[in-house]
Amino acid sequence: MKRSMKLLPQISLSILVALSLKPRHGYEIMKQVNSDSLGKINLGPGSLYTTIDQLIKEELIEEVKEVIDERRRYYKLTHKGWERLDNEIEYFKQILKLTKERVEENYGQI
Amino acid sequence: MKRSMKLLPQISLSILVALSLKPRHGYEIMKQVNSDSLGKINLGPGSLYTTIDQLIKEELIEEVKEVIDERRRYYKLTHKGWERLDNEIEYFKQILKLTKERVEENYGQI
DNA sequence: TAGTATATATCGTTAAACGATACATATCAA
DNA sequence: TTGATATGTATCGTTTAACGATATATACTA
Repeated sequence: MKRSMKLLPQISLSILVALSLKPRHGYEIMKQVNSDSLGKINLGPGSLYTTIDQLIKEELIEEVKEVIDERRRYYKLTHKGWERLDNEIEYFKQILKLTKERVEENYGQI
Repeated sequence: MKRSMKLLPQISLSILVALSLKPRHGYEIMKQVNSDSLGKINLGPGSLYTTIDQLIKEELIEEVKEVIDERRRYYKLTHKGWERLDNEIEYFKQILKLTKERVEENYGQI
């Protein structure tokens, strides 16, 4: 995984996070993202299904072959997806490292 | 700061991070973002100046009044900007909390 | 003096994100 | 039993974000 890889869009990342605990179907992803993000992302079907299609195209997630429920389509991370999520998390750590002290120092004193 | 506030776009967030250490002018922000992001964001003038304008409109950053250099325009975080950055960092912490163990568990074993 | 770095700015296009709508089934309470 | 709410997938159209290219000008340096 090259370090210079472009950042995933926020919705894509949030879906990878939601699938990192366990395979989920679309509607479950939607609810999970909304709670995982502390309410900061309001994922509706419009973004959900178009982003799922993109992630499948990029081979970061795949549909679970075994049919668990007729009405539901389950998705899980691919190896490439785990790799990408790991890489993305590096960026999150970097931002926290850069801002942690500064925000504590400055916030509220201006 | 309400917790349900929408996520900042990635470029906007990266500019707030770059300005969290000290006031910077446009070109300096551009270079700083590119290194802060571990090369994941390649911020060019197209995104830079349109996003700076947006952030000023939203009152998250402001131009430094004192002229430091004729050719350069310096920007700094407003109180609202610090507040917003702090709020955004909460989301980053949340994502790390959610994924930390699972990525370590799963990555490489699939 | 030609090339690279600094510095700001805009244009046009692609890509991301969102809201609305649609449709169907299931559950649950009045 | 019917109306409301939740579940589930899907698409359309629009807005916003992001990007690449280009422009212009000065400064530095090989």
